[in-house]
Amino acid sequence: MTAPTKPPHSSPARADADAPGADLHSPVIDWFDDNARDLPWRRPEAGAWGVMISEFMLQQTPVSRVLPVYEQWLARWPRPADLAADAPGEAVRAWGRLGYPRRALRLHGAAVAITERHGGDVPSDHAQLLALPGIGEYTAAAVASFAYGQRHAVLDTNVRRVFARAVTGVQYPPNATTAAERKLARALLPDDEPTAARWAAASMELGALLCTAKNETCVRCPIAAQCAWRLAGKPEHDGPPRRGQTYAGTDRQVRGKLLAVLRAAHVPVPQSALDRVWHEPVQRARALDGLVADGLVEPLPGGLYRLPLT
DNA sequence: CACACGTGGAT
DNA sequence: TATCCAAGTGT
Repeated sequence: MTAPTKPPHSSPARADADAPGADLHSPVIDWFDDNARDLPWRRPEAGAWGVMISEFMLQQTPVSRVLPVYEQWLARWPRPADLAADAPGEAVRAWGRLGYPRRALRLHGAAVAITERHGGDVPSDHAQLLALPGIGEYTAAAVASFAYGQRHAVLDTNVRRVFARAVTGVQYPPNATTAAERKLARALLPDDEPTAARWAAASMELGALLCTAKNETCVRCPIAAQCAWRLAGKPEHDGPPRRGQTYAGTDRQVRGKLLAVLRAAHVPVPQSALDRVWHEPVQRARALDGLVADGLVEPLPGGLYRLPLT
């Protein structure tokens, strides 16, 4: 459809026609209509609980690894109250190798809170979502938008990268989310709720599928013609180096090894079994203490350990 | 605000 | 092989 001459005053049907980023909405949403992945948490039957589970699992973990675990969780704990009634250690065990197992503990805690405070229904109110353990700025907006169709700026790493390039004209967004990014995201939000929710999902999908961190696919991008970064000749990121993660030899690696033993065990494990995962006793003890302090491991009398029962 | 927090696939 | 990266949160 051809764009008619811009009317002197915006009509209700095109309420955001003059708003910032209005020229991005239609191309990105239309592209999403044709290219969105058929992910289980996007199906209507997933419900708000399914959306919430997926958002926890997708925090720093790729879709491909989340898919099978997501299906297992939803089948085993179809409602928040089902998870709340089970032991937190079972959530940690079922988390498998998704990484960052504290997310499993927090998701269990969120299920308990939902059962106690919200009658077992995932709240739709942003502030109530934000008050749940494991839910921060991004996840609260994501659940409210994806599950309940509300109008929120959903600023994840994909959206931040798309905005950095298409609007700001730089290759990468800042290390941490800035006030300027929040302001921009709000300014770019379509006025009406359903379109805003669609835009949130579409802009995120664009970052996930085409406008990726490396090897971006501008030839298929629906907004390549307007992309500030591409128009500027795609200059390389200059600023401070993007924070890299080290892993080998860290406490995180040791914690991972300890927890792997406990996930596989269905009876309490003796200290000696845990000692075998790491040779350095000081670091090993520190890692185990950390897991206990985090509530991921429950110490028992007699030098035995297990995943938390309560 | 910088850092801790898992894991595995891709380059 | 060494890095980078993947729908962040909590402190």
